[in-house]
Formats: sequence, C-alpha cells, structure tokens
Amino acid sequence: MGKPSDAQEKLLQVAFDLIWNNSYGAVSVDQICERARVNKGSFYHFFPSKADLAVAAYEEHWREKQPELDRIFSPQVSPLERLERWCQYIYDRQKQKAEKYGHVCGCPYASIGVELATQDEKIRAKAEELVERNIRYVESALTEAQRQGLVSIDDPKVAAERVYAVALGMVLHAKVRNDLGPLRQLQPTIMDLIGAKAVAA
Amino acid sequence: MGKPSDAQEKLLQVAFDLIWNNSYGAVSVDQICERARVNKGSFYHFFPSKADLAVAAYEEHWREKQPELDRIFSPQVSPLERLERWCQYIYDRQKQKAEKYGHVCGCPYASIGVELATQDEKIRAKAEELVERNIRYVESALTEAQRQGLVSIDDPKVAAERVYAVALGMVLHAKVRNDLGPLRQLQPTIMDLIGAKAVAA
DNA sequence: ACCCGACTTGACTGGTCAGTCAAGTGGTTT
DNA sequence: AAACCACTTGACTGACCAGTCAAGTCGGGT
Repeated sequence: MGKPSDAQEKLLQVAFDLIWNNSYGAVSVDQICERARVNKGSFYHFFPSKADLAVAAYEEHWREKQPELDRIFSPQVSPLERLERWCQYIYDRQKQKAEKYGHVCGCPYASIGVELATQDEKIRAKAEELVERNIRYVESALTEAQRQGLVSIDDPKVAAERVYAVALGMVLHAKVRNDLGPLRQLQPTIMDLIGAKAVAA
Repeated sequence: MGKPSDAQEKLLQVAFDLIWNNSYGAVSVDQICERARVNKGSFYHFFPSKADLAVAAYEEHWREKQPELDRIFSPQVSPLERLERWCQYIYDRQKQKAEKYGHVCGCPYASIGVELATQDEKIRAKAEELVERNIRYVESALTEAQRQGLVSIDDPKVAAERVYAVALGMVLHAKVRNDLGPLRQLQPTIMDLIGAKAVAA
C-alpha cells in the first residue's frame, strides 16, 4: 500500500488538540497539516473537507477516552462514588490543560458544538451525539443509585440531564472566567441536586 | 459634523446579531459592513479592529437589554417569582430566536466567550463581565429569598453561581441539540436546587 | 517481473480575510 | 466666508483561506 504512515492518526490528534485549545474557525487546514507534518494533498486524500476531519477527530478522541470513562463509572464502586470520581476527573482534566496552556480550555464537545451548532449540521450532530453518550454514563449511575435508595430523584433520565447541565454550565463558566474556581462547586451542587443521602469520601 | 448618520449604531446591532446567529469567526467585517450599509473605511473610523467592535457590540446589547432584566427582577414581586419569570424569559427568548432563524442560538455571551476565551483576552473579559452582571441579578433574588425563609441555601453568592450554571448548561445543551426541550427543566431544576419551599404560579 | 492503487508531494487556484489609505463631503465654529 | 474636522467613500494590499491537481513513490498481489 504505497507509503503507509501514521499521517491520518496524526491529523486526527493534532486537529482535536488545536481545535480544543483555540476554536474550529481559528484553526486552518494549513496549520493542522504543518503541525502534523503532513502535506495538504495527503490531508485531502484522507478527508473530503475540514468539517469531515473535525467530525472524525472528535469521534476518535471519544474512542480513546471511553476506557477512562468506563473505569470511572465502573460498577465495582458505588453509584455516588462514580459521580464523585467523575467530578474529580473533570476538575483534574481542566486543571491539567489549564496549567499546560495557560487557559481553561472547557469541554471540547460543548465548545465545538456551541461554535458551529447553527452553521454546520454534521458537526452539531456529532457534538450532540458525544454529549448524549456522556449523559448515558451519568444516567446509569443515577438509575442504580435510585434503586439503592441513595438519592431522591424521579426519572433518572431527566435527573441525568439536569446533572450534566450543571457540569456543562460550570465548565463553561470556568472557561469564560479563565479560572477553575467555579468547578469546586461541581460535586456539592450535583449531590444537592440529586438529594444524595450519603456522600462517600 | 460632516455627515452624521446612524452608522456606528447600525454596526453594533448588525455585528451582535450576526455573531449571535453564527459565530465570531464565521462573520467577516465585510459581511457586517454590507448588512449595515456602511463602508469599510467608516467601520475602521469607529472601531480599531473587529475584536473592538465585538466588545462594543456586546456592551451595547447589554445596555439595551438591562431594563428588561430590571423589570424581571423587580422588587415588586416575590424573589421566587423573579426567578420563575427569569426562566420563562430565557425560554421565550430562545424560542423566538429559534423560530426566526431555524436554530437554537444559545446564550450570546456564553457563545462568544467559549469561542474566544483562549484567543482574545479583551473579548473573554467582556463575556465574563456580562455573565457576572447576570449572576448579580440572581444573587439579589436569592439573598432576599433567604431572608424571607423561602429557600434553603447557604451563601447566596455561591447559590447564584450554581443556579446560573444550570441555566448556562441547559441553554448550551439546547443549542447543541438544536431543541428547546432541555429548557423545560430549567425552572424545576433551579427550584429543586435552591430548596424552594413554595413556588408561585 | 510487472502492475495496481493507496499514499505522498508541493505547487497552484480563486476567493476572502482584516486592515489601510487618500481623496472627498458637509455641518459647525469663528 | 473660511477653516476645521468628524465622517464617508471605495479602491487597494498582502496575507491567508479551503480545496485542487498532476506527477510521483513504493509495497503487495499476481
């Protein structure tokens, strides 16, 4: 197969990083190619357009991060502890990015979704899909927590959307303030919201 | 004064609308000028750069919308009803935009803030400022509600940030899904979150 | 040994971008 | 009536944009 290389994978990773740290509109195909050390022609051999690359890059990023979410939401630990771990994961991830780049980078799915929801239907749909997949994790924990009488919620599906909205909102607020402060309220707010009867250490 | 006109005001309004419906990066100075029927030279007579125009446009938009927020949060009505009205206002506004343009447009301040927080400090700071001003309204209602024993919260400042995060998150979710559905949970979620003891009609 | 086709190379296109500029225009001030 | 200056006009610049293309290069299948 000619000259196989890691060009495609490199493009996906570089594109995701650049778009997350900046924005879709502010990152050019030339920039992505340069950073990935790939020629323009190769780019368009793999992807029909910049938008298609973005969709593929975000799907690939999910694929890579999914095992970590599976671990966080492992049925091995109690449902409330899963949520607690998830809050910690969000904080740690934002902190790591903020220290590395000097800016709070926010939720990658939400950022590209908000930027392009009204302009590019393919990207909007992918962002929606990724957000919904995240909500499913929260929902599973809440369903189990409800069964165990650990929380006072009605519909776990609705409660999961509420909980996820808190996370989205606080991460967004942190990005706009460029300050991780608001994220310290994430766990207590969520626990209050679902009426958690006991919070693990 | 030569040929005074409404050019400046027109630019501010057109810029705000275009950026809200699309995004900062997707809207060009040429587009703004064309829609506002203003020449490029006039644009740069009033504003040193596209970013400066955006900052001015968002400040101007706040100035125009502030009386409506003052009305919603009028001390004439009970604190909980103010929050209820505010939720309704958010929903109505999003619905109106969605019907007019076929897309859920989201929160204008949050959208531009998320898009440019890591790239343009002046715009990030303005978005932060506008968000904080909104939070102050919520905080004032919560402070009064607490004094009247209508809610069970600790620090009204913290509670206001929590409440606002729910709003930000749900509006964001609605934009990414291009569906107003999530917003129907806004009021009940907020009332649950602050432990509202009574909800007005 | 040969060819096929996945992949690479880098120059190229036409259009658009933010921002500049020099020459006006006309109301106001003196 | 003359000078001033806020504002207008529209052509212009050079950089950059997404995307194209034709000519390769080389591993694998036959």
